[in-house]
Amino acid sequence: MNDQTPLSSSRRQEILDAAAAVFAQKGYHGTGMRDIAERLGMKAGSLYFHLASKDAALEEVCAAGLQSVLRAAEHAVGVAGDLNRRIRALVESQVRDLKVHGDYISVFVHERRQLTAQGQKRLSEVTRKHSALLDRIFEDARAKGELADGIEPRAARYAMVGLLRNFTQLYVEGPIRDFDAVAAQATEIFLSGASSVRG
Amino acid sequence: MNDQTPLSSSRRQEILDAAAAVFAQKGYHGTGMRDIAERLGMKAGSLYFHLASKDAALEEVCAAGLQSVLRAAEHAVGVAGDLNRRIRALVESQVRDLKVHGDYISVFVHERRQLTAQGQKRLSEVTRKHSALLDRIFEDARAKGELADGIEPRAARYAMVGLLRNFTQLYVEGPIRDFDAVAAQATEIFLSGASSVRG
DNA sequence: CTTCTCACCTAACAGCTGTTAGGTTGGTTG
DNA sequence: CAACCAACCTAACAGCTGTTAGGTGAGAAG
Repeated sequence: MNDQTPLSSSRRQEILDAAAAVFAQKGYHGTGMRDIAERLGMKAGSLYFHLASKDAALEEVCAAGLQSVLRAAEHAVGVAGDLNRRIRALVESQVRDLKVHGDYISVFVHERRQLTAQGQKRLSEVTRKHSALLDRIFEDARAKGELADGIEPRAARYAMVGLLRNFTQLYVEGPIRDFDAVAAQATEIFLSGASSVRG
Repeated sequence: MNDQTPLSSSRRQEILDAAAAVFAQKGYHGTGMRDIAERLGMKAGSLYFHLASKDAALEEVCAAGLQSVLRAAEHAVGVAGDLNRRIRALVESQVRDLKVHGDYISVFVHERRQLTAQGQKRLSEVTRKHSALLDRIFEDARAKGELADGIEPRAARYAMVGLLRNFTQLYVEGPIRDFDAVAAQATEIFLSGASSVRG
């Protein structure tokens, strides 16, 4: 048996990095422990010196990805200014993190359903926190009249989460021409719309 | 050996329906042939009277999902009117299909990466067609001055695809309160923006 | 009644899966 | 020197995987 977080074993971090990379590329069930080990020049059995199980590895990778997403949202609510500024800060922060912890975020987004019920439950507290932060942004905006007519905060949140998920997808599907420009324009579409025709 | 498309064997359709349902719920690699068979009251080996392989089943389910997505886009470009009307038609058509062929579309969206390289190649012609249709919508709009300033058709297409993918995600993650209202508001956000503050 | 075909089943295959118990290093400490 | 420890390896396990060969029964065709 080993601790869930042996507190800054750097080897352990390397292993989680490798797990995140392979999970992101081949999916959780498509990945074998031997795939993860091979990427580290190890044998599969040796992983269990650092990890309790394959499932625990997925949960830890997901938790790290979720933390990254949460930090971006926390940063955004801390930004002073109107809705536009806050949303741009949110996207910018998230996109920056995507380039550093992309595999973790991608695994959290795409593979979290493969967790056991208990694993999902353990993450759900943090996801609720994340939802609450986004809701606060849009409810603040509505209170100040910055939210477009007919848009409920909850619907705006769903659209925003979808936008961020879309960035994650574009990131993992392989490099796209001018990723930053596409991301910026998608953000402007979210804020101001793709149509110049009113109604 | 069996044909790739024995032309309207209804039993075969039932089997593909079952495969799509289980693939959508548990993922391709998370699904066993025995899972699919069990849902039909059959044994795993019997599936091979109708299917060439598990992989072929995935490809066929993906192809059907893609066809549904393509039809929605074809319908949208056939609609007369400005960008707003065409986009609303696209979303409405896609959401309607989602409720009928949701599993197929979900599998196409989420599991197509698990196909072999040849399988993906076989689908790519249709996906290019789909991209071209969406591009045409946004390029038409730009030519008529209906596309917002600073938005390239390609970026608009990525955002649109992301929006549709988001609907798929919301659909499979389990019923959401007021799905139709959320979808409608997300569409209005895409067209007119979530912010009432200009700039 | 015989023959044929469709749709299914049984039983098994080789290979892969996550996981474990116990052994082997190389470096540090007493 | 001896003892110890972290970090790995080897070999194997029980169970599951997709897939196949050959058998079975029902119903249609002649």
